[in-house]
Amino acid sequence: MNKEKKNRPNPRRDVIIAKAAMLFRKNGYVATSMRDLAEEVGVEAASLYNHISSKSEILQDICFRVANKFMLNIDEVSARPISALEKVELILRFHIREMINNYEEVNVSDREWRHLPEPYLLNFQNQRKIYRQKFASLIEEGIRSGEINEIDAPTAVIIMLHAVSGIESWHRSVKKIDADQLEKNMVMILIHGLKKNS
Amino acid sequence: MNKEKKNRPNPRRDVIIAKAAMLFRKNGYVATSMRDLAEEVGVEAASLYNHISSKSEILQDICFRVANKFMLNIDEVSARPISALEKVELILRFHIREMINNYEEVNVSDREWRHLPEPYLLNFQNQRKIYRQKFASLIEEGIRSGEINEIDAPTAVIIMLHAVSGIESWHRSVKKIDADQLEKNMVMILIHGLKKNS
DNA sequence: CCTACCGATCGGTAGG
DNA sequence: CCTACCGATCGGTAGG
Repeated sequence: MNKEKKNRPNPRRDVIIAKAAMLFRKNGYVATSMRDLAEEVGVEAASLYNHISSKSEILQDICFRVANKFMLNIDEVSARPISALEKVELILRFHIREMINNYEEVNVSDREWRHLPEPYLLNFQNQRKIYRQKFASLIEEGIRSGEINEIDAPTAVIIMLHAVSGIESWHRSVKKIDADQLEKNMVMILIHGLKKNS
Repeated sequence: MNKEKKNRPNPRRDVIIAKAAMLFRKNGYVATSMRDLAEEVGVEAASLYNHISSKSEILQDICFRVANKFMLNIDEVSARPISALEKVELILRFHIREMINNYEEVNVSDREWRHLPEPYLLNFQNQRKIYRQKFASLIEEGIRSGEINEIDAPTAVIIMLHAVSGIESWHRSVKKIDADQLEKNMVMILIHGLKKNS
């Protein structure tokens, strides 16, 4: 008897969550019904409940998987023997690549977390806060060492995180430039600014 | 007999739309019911329909008022006898101030436009596209004149617009820095970049 | 995995 | 501006 449902691989469940992420991103969590999702998966709505226990459980799965991935990355990058500015740039690049390669789930996590039920909402908001504080600390370290301009670190964090979330517009549109070019441009603008140094 | 309902001042209607903007921003358009809105206004749900014809009409009002304001601004700024980089900076500052002073409606317009019914959705998306093209043209002008780094202009537009939308996080949090400081910091980071010129 | 169904809530209308 | 109400749809369950 398997007690740990969560750790057992369940391909059907993964399909449901992947389809849900796609619908949640496109139409929003609230506007997506379990019947919409069932149709996408190819079953009746009632059958979904053999694999998931509620609609909000799907949202929890998506939001926390994304949050954990980013948290692991910032800790891994922070531990490296490189300068603070290099760390900030690496984290920025990680955000850009995740937004491109995993954009359904990352966008859902970014935009739909407000609909998490308690106590998950509070938990998610806390993780978010901790992540931003870690990011801000790296920027402050860079300011102290003279690599980074003397700006308000929390404001810089907000700009970095939200600028990257704009990639959704790029992903949906006709991609005139490729992913590598996009990453290069974003890093250029955010790290070096718009203005040319004369 | 007044045929033009739209142009007649209607303070009650304005209150309804302001309360709706606040609820739509906080909980999302779909998750806000007409009963929630009625309670906020202090009437029964049915009474709202004496002032508005549908829930989606409220969303239309908010989205297009915001879109028109930004469009007017970019045209006004573009016509000025100043450099392209100065124009870009002025537009950026306008976005920041609107996000701070009018943040309920601007945020609703930014995040909930997807729920506009056709043909308004298509109309809104077109206006959005035109706005971004105008913005991108100014950046390209700045690149040609040598004021702005050689980056992909549409990518720069996406970064500018989305970075500013992050102000919502600032607005909701304990405001450790004031609005002027926030504007100064955002312009610094986006125009001059994170990296200090050594 | 399905059929059949539940109570709750939705946007909106009729009529006064 | 209200009471009373409509059909549609929601998330979810029972039972097989």
